[in-house]
Amino acid sequence: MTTPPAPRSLLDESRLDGILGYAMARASVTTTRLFNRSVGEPLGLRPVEFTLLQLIEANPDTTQKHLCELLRMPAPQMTLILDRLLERDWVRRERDQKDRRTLRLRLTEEGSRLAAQSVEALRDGERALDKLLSPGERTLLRELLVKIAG
Amino acid sequence: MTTPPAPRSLLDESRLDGILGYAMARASVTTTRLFNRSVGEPLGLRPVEFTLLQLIEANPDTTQKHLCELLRMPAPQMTLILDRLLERDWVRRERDQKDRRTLRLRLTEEGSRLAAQSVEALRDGERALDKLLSPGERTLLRELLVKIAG
DNA sequence: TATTGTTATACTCTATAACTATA
DNA sequence: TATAGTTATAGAGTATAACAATA
Repeated sequence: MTTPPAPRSLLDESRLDGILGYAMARASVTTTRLFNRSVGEPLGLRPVEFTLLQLIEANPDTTQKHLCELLRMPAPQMTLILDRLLERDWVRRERDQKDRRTLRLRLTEEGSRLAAQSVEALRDGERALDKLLSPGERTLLRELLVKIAG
Repeated sequence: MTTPPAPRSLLDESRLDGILGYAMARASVTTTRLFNRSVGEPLGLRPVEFTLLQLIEANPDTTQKHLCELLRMPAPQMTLILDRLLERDWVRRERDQKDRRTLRLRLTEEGSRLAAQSVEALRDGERALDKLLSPGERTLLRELLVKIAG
């Protein structure tokens, strides 16, 4: 005798059981909320701004094109987001001297500090997931997500 | 002697390695693209419209409030989405006779057909993931996502 | 001609406040 | 006074076309 799984809500979601995109969308509500509480609201950063700070910090002199490709983001959007980061003096854009079409990106000192502070805050915030996942489950989840990421 | 993992891109993402929200965001690019190709573009459905069709089909006479709670969506957004589904004659809204504040939702016959057709199309579309995940991995991934979904 | 990036624009998504009607 | 839902509105996210500068 097996008992049916306890429903997570009053509504029957079983038609969507096999749909991975639905499970992803439901789960990302949780990770988005954790981001907003630990980084978004206290530090005034949006998810994509946070991500760009980390990527530019780890990849000094990268170009907007490379970032667009990695994040699958259209170039005009990247321009606008970087405009905001420049305005707040967290990022510098400099022309490449050999190919004057490309712009190379670096964090300012303040941007660098914010990158470190925000990633630390998010690591702290995501510790709330320890109540839901064991360390092994969390590692496994990350590995499975990496497998399906483009 | 171990070899370092092959980079997925030319950019170093290691600062974001421990961040589950980042892995979620990257992976959802893939599932979103699969949705758009198999359901969004051919059937003219947005993700949330697809989801509502499935949930209303499985839960006839449910209310907007219940759907908002499950999907953690503000009520005004639900109103607008349902307006579009009503306009296309896929959903009916009827006043509850006992509590005339609440509206009870049902699919029309055409809505019901579309719900079945679209969920089948998405199951087909998500078979592309079989190249990236084994059946066991896929089941595991879904279970781990359900654990962190609010 | 092709590439990097910008400007302009439009459409969708999300969140909030103020409102109507029922209870 | 509280609840279900709507209207109005604004801000953020996303996509595309047309453009400028450089190669």
